[in-house]
Amino acid sequence: MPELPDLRVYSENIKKLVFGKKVKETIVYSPKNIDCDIDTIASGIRGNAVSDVTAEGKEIFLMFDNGNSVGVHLMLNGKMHYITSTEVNSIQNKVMGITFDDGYSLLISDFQKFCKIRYNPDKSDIPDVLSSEFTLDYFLKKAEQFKRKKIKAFLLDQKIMRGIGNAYADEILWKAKISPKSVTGKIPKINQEMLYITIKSVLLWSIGQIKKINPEMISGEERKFMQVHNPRLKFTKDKERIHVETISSKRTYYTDSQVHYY
Amino acid sequence: MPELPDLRVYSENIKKLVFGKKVKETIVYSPKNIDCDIDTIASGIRGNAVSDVTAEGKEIFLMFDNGNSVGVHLMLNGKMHYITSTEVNSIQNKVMGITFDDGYSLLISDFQKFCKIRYNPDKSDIPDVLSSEFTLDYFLKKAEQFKRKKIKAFLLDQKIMRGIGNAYADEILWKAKISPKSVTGKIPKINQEMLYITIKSVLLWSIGQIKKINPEMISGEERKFMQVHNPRLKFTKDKERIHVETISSKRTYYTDSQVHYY
DNA sequence: GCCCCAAACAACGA
DNA sequence: CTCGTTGTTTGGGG
Repeated sequence: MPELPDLRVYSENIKKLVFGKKVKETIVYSPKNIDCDIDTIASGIRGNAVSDVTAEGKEIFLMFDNGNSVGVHLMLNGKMHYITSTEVNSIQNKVMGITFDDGYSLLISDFQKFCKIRYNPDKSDIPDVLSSEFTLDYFLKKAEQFKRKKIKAFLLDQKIMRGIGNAYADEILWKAKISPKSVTGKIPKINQEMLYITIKSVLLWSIGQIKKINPEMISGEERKFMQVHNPRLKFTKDKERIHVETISSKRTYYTDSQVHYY
Repeated sequence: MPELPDLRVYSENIKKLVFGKKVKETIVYSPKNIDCDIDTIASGIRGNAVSDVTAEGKEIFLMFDNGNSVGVHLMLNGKMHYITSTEVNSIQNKVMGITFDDGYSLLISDFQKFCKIRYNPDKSDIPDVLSSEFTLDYFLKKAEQFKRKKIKAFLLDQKIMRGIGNAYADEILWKAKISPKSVTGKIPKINQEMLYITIKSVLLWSIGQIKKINPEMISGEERKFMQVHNPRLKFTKDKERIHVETISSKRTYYTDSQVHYY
């Protein structure tokens, strides 16, 4: 549910909450959501202080000062909580909790148990769309390589670039005036370049919006400001009718102002 | 171009022409169309008499009395010729020629060079649709296994059953009153059984038609008698309009009397 | 009209 | 709204 901009805000806020604090205890409630033994992760971070909290792609990373790290992918319905130990008891569907030396816990819950926690995950070599490795060159090269893919599927493919989810794909393509059904290779280079810029600008602008609306958020999602991928809207601010359709197997919102290249 | 019924007639006719004759010489003009060394095949059959000529799936097989065999798949445009050695010179795009002790040659030509010749090919374990291994049981079991495939794609899949090509798939489905777009698993069992019978009957009937029209044929194709897959027809004999459309990536002829199960 | 491969797509489950 | 797996379809090339 949360997408890249939400996750960026989460990570900044969580960092403010737990930076420098030492891990007292780690409890794993749902071992199948973790890619290692309960003991491995628990003893691997116990007694160590949080040295950083970051977001990359659709994952949140907790770094510890002994060099170990934990990656959290919330999938569709995972949630993070920062709460006291008494509050922990009232949370349903717990997956894992890390309690710090001040008694507070960072808890992950997921009613579907789809979320994924990775201990000391390998660094991915696929660029996060807001990272400096995600260059225009890289984008154009991949657009050439996957020229027959529909542009929406292209943006969503986490093996090509990491971070864009279904909702922001629609926002980006609407802003770039490109139809989600367009065939990647048929989009003129100038519009591909525009699209590249639009990816970064839409996401950065959205991070700003979220911080304004919900500065403390570490859970849920904030989408009031979305301009097309928004079930509450029938028209854009320019009075264009918003269409809803399944494209590339995903619920897609778009307007007729978006050019269909094919 | 030729499909199973044509190939059956070819093989019978070729058998009449070459049975018992000894191979004098084999010339390979296009080595890339053969799955072994020129020498292997040439020396493997030299001096040996033809003991049988058969057709199975879309391939023709020449058997020799030392146990060796040659399989010929004509693909789209391969042709067979039975001619004198002086006539051989005038044939274009030769692939391979076998000259017998009476001076006649069985020649294979192909202007696209797509045809495939296999020396001592492994026996396939996928049943030819006219063989006794192609039982109703087998057909129904495969229909269950591939229940999501479109029925036309199912009939054409040479990994499931061997022999049906694009034209006869249309004839069979029309006769069985099943739309080519139908999803295999959605076709009621009774109609699946009907279809199984129809496969055999349409092909056997067509073999009879071809023999009547062109009793000597060892090349080309005979399709005058086709009732739907026939570009010369706009209507079937029952005055039903014939539609043409690409289905399962193939040019498909069908009518509205064919029920669409989905 | 043929077959193969690779890529894209759809359905399902976790 | 997410990802991985599996099976099916599609498109290009020989």
